[in-house]
Amino acid sequence: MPELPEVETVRTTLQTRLLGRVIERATIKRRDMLVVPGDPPGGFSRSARGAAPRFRRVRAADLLGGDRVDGVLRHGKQLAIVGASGRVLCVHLGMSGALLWRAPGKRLERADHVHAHWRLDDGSRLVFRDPRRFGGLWSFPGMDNLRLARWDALGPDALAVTSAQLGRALARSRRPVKAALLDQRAIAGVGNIYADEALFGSDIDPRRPAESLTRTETTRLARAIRGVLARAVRARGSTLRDYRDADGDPGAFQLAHSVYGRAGLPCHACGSPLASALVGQRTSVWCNACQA
DNA sequence: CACCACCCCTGGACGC
DNA sequence: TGCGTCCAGGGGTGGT
Repeated sequence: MPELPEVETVRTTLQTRLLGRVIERATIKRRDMLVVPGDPPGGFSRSARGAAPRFRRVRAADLLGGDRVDGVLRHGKQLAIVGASGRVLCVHLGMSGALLWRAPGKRLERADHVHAHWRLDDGSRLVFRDPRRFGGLWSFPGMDNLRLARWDALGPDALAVTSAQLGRALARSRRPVKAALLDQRAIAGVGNIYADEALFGSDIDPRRPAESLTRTETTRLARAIRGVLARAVRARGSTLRDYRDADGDPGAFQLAHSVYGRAGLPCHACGSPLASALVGQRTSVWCNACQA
């Protein structure tokens, strides 16, 4: 379940491995995991019934073949591998996706569910693996196109969200504040784990209508979001089951979770058993005594 | 527009 | 052991 801290850890590990490397060969194995310019609008539609969509043929350049890696960017939970040509490949890991880098000659632990792979000029390899296929790849001729098509629709990056930005994201919305935090158009990068952790850290009940938060509470919540995400980045993310960074290493922040996955267990702050219920269609855990 | 139910997909946990 | 069932989750879509 890669959220912002996990994706940021993948970004930094990828950056050290890929920066300046030339991609000698790029291979797509599952065409419906990639969207290239010229594909049907919106790309592959998983719920599409009837006639199969007609995909444009994939060229090596669509997957950065022949390009030199100039940098790896992130907004919210999405990555962009930027080529020296200007072309970018946007990567979304979904919930089980991984971008794994392998040193020359080293084999992948598991080679099933590999949807794309790349060979670099130092003999190393990059692999996109995603068993549940909730992730995907999007190719764009330039960063401007990526922004226009995808990133402009996202809210401000949660790692640096200000209280003013969060206030705007929560204003005039009666849905539960937890649901608003999960909405990537409102704020980008927060998922189920860090939403629960940030709400606990700011003593706010996840069921509260977003618009009911006072200015003080919004400030407290913004600080809690930045704080928990920064600490999670320092711990290299949370590994519950699948998540690994580009080097294949797990994170350690799951050891520091206050509420996520602890339903019924005593609150670390007051000792009363943590409550759990569906909020915004997601399992949520919170402390009824601490969070108002 | 805001909100919500539902769907996509696989593997792990659990019950029998 | 092996089978069935349920659940996890980010995000897109289509209905209200």
